[in-house]
Amino acid sequence: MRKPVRRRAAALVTIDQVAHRAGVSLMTVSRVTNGHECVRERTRERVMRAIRELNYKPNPAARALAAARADRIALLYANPSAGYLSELLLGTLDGAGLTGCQLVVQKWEGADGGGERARARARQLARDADGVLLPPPLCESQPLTAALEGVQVPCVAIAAGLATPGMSCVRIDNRRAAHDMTTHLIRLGHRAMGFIKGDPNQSASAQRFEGFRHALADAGVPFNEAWVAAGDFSYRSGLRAAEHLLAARIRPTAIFASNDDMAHAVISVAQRRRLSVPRDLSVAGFDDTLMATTVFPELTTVRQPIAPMSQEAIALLLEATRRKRLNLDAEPEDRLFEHELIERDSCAPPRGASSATS
Amino acid sequence: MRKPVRRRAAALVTIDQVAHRAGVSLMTVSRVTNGHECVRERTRERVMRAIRELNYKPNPAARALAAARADRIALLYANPSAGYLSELLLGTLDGAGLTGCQLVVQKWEGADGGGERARARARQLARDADGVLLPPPLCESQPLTAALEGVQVPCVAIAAGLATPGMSCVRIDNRRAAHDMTTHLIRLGHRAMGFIKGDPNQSASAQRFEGFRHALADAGVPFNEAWVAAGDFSYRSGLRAAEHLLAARIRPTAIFASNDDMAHAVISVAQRRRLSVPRDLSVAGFDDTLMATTVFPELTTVRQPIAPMSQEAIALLLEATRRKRLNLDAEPEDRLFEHELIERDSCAPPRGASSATS
DNA sequence: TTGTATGCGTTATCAA
DNA sequence: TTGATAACGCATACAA
Repeated sequence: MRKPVRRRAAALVTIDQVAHRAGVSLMTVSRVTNGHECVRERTRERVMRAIRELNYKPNPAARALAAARADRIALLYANPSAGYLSELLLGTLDGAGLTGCQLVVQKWEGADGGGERARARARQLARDADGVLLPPPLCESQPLTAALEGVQVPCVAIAAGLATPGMSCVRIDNRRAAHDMTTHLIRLGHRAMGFIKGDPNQSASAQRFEGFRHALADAGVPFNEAWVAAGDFSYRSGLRAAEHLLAARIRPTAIFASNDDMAHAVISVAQRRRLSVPRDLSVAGFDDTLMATTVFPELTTVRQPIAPMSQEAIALLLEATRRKRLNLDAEPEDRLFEHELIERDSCAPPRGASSATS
Repeated sequence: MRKPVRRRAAALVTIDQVAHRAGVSLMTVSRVTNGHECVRERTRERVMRAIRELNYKPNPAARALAAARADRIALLYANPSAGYLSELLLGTLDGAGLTGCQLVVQKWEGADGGGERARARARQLARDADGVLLPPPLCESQPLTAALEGVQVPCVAIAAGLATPGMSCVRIDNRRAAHDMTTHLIRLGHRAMGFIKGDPNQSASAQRFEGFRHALADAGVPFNEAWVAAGDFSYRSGLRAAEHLLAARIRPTAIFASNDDMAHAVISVAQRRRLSVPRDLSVAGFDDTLMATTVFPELTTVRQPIAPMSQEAIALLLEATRRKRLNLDAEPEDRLFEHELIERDSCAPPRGASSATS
């Protein structure tokens, strides 16, 4: 008889310890962490408490081995602004690392092609991954969501404008965020404020615009249709919009662009016209992507907490995955996160104005 | 006595099957896949053959569980052009998925701060990951590589210009790639060719410039110092460079920028000056990042096969990790990949020229 | 140099 | 509703 050899430093909390502490068998703990229904409520609570107290995290490797399947979640993207994509990638990568699940990233093209092609892709996707993360604009693509629905893959929309019916969603309050930024500009002393809208196909665009208008109204600042330009979130559209706004007979003293890419474009155009930012023109963006600190001057912008949002999205997805495996149906959740106003150097009081009103 | 219950469809090839086929014990197979030295050469070969024949892939989950550690490799980045970063992320994510290893992405700031801070970060990094992937410009940052060397973490440089001594490297032949692109432009009929250099701190910059000059010389096209502008790979620097080049008394008919960001800037400036790309000016980039197809017209550029390169880099890193664990020393490898010329719409024959010479 | 016997942390199966 | 136990596929310690 040889003596048993311990191979771990026993540093990690395992399921046995939780079971012991909760006074149940380890199988019961397993059932709880996997969301099985057939556990008495009181038992479940005891287990949950033990889990919290010990700060137990299931070991992903052991799970994958025993269950013969790793948690794989797919991140789809399309029309990527590189800045937004890398932000998203960074965030989801973090989240995936925390939960020990695999991230599969795929470009979704031809969502507009619709029909059979989309369904075929969706079937493939259902084989490749247990859940799908949908950033804009994909979360609002009817053919895609229909195809995904068809193959029964759990989805969660991330950073959408509105919650897509039947799909979980993780987002910020775009309307309020735009309201906050606009109010900030007004406080700086701006009265002549321009706005560049985002892609009209994304609900977030309308919300941001709404926030802008309401903030003006709330502050009693007149709204001027001539200072609103259309855009689609791309740098190029920002260029056009900026040309338009800066050619106005009376120039706005500040321009709030619906995302950082377009804000960047505004700065470019302004500089070409020998306008100094922020002395002659304040520029505000939205998203706080990498670019915000790459351009000069650095952008004042609205930060979406992409990393925490991604983590929540992944957690939601994993949860949905488990429930689906047990043939339970899941209620779509709608999680709202707090945005943050990031003040950098692209905004200042307008020329000749003595700063604040408030 | 209960009968054994099989829980898998037995679809996967396991180490036992390989062992059986090779006529050895499973331990020997394990030794081979982990690169232990103490396996007779003939035995190793037999095992390798069995592995190939069965197409055996070790199960990452089982590995991680048994060894109490997942393969974790860190990807460091700094000064990220968002386009390049997302390209890199996409590529390494693919590679990581294939090998079942975890990707940890971190921003490295204050590499220039040097000294103690860098060493502290490096120590932390050594705890977080078994290997580090170093894209430019980090692979050429002396303080960083020194700090990493200090904590004995295996590193591999990806897409560097030159192989850093003592470090494995995965790259393309920048000089030849630039030569090819320049030759392509010459074949289109261009004789007045501008060039925008990259960051002088990165060796790839000099190589690309060299390729440009040599291609001119090889084709007997005169080189004009006035048509060369400095840059640092950023969009902003590209803007300045383009202004400079397009203000020249005699304008170049084509501009070859050392990366896509700067090429994008050239297009912006050209359009602002009412020059049509490619009718009045051809513009070529380098890297084939996402942006290349986002701008209008789409960029003719040089493609670095980032995804395969990342995979190779990860493989190299994992190999080095294993060897290090066994206290074997690893020879640095230098892997060269083939670039590809991507012809899109930003280049055309110059005005009034009848296309080709060749 | 190679092989034997466990152990890793979890889930699936089956019985209570 | 809960529990006991056998996989899961591989690596480590130790023996041969």
